[in-house]
Formats: sequence, structure tokens, C-alpha cells
Amino acid sequence: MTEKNLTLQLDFHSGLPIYTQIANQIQSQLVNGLLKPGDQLPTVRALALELRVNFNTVARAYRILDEARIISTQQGRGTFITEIPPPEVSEKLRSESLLELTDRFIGEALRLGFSEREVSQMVRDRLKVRKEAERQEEE
Amino acid sequence: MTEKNLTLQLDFHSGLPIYTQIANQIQSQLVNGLLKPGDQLPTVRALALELRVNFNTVARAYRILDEARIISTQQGRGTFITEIPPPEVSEKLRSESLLELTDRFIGEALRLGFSEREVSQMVRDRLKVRKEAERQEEE
DNA sequence: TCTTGTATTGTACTAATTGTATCATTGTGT
DNA sequence: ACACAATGATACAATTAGTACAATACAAGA
Repeated sequence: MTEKNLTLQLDFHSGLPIYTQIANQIQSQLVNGLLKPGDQLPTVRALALELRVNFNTVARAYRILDEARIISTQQGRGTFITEIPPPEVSEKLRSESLLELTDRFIGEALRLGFSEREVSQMVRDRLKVRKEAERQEEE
Repeated sequence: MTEKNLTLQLDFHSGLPIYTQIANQIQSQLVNGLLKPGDQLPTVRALALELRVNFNTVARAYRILDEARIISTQQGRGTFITEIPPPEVSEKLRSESLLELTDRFIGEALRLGFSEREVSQMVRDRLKVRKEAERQEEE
């Protein structure tokens, strides 16, 4: 299937934490195209076995990448390269991704029979709700 | 001819459980009118085969919809869209569906690092583009 | 018509596989 | 010796898959 063989090279004496090395190398492989959005990474246990480390160490590396929005970890399913690369990768990509996301959203809403006015109104409403929720938290 | 082709689109990397995606999309298609009261849905096994998932996953989606009185599952017969979905429920479903769709969209955009302002601006832009395209067609 | 065998349907329960959370242990630098 | 970061161990939770079962439909034969 979409299973990738990562062939990571760990240096146990480099001073860099294992989880950092794992995270760095996965990120590198994404940057130079060895990994692509949507690819499934090995499970934490499988990669840990291969690297002869504890699976929590792999999990920690995955968590770092997850927090950086580079991968998406899903309990019970697996971990995957994020479909849309993180914004900071490229500003051009960034605006294009919002455009595509928006078009998909609008397209789906219209396909479901909602009017443009309804869509626009709902977006305003939900953004407002969100802002109010934020204000709540600050208190 | 009781067979409906649902043409569901699953995203295995979206973070949403498969069963949720199935349930949501069936609900959408009901709201949208692609499915009507009395329609028979594919059997859990048939849909599972088509979607390449385990039939229990489909069964779970059906159970959720069944509990919401949206469909009626009958052992040994099949599953059907509920005959009389009260109009107010239907309208409620409708607005909830746009709400959920919108929240998902906004959530994803923000998660990608876009600001609320950017999101709102982009929605306005794309709706405008769409409207202008419509006007073109009329001429 | 009635009976009966078989296929088809959803259900229930369990297992397997995934990532998560928490705390213990180890190791290193001061 | 101590402090702290890194790693390991263990238990947990979420999702999906596997297996056996029960209800229904339906066609064939008496």
C-alpha cells in the first residue's frame, strides 16, 4: 500500500535526541520529495522496531511534526503526511491552498443546495461565534 | 432498481473517522435531495466493498444515522431512508449541515495558519468570482 | 398454498492495530 | 550528589477488522 520505507539514519552519539533526529529526517524527506502529502508513515511501533528504539520516542517525533502541521497523527488509524503543506513552506502555496480550500467549501455548500447568501451569512456567523469564544477565554 | 449509487468520497487522511464521513455524507445527500424518504441504501457489505472498508465500519455509520432516526435499518431486509422525516427536522438537518460544513472549513483554514480576516476575505472573493462567472454565462 | 433450503441482510461481540498519556528509569552535565 | 532532559514501560483509548449469529426474503418443490 502507501507504506513508505523511511531508511532513517540515526546517530546515537551525536548529542541530538533521537526524536529530534527522526523528526528532522522525516521533514527533510518531505522537503526533497521522498515523501509526499498523503503518504502514510510507518506506525510508531513499526518504525521503533526498525530503529531499535522505544515506540514512545517515535511517537514523540511524530508529535513534534504533528504540532508543526507537517504530519497528521490519528489514533487508531495511523500517521500521514499532511495533505496541504504547512503555510510557512511557501507563501504562494499558502494563498493557493486557501483559495482551493475555499472553492471546495463553497462548491460543496452550493452542491448541497444552499444559496450564496446563506453560505456567506454562515461564514460570518461562525467567525463571529469563534471570536466571541476567544474573548471569553481571555477573561 | 432499489439500488442507489451513493458516490461517497472518503478522505482517509482527514482525521475524521470513516464512519463519521459516511454518516455525514449520507445525511448531506438526504438534505440535498439526492436521497429521498423510502430510498434503500446499499447493504452494509455492498457499500463496504465499494468503499474498500470493513462492513462493520459502514454498519457503524448506519447505526449512527439510525439512532438519529434518519434511516431505518432492518435486519434481513436492508436500510432505508426514514419515510416521514418531520419537516422541521429536515430543515434543522439542513442548517446543521451548513453549519458543520462551515465550521469544518474555518477550522481547517485556521489550522493551516490563515487568519480569520483572510478566510473571510477569501470567501467574499470567491463568491464574487462565482457571481461574475454566472453573469458571463447569461450574456 | 405450504414448506423448506439457501442466500442475503443487519447485529453482537471480540480481536487487532493504531496513537496517547503518565510515570519510571537512565544518563549526562554541573 | 543533583537537576533535568531523554528514553523506556505500562496502561489506555479510538478506530477498524474478523467471526459467528439471527432475522428476513425468496425461490423451488411437494
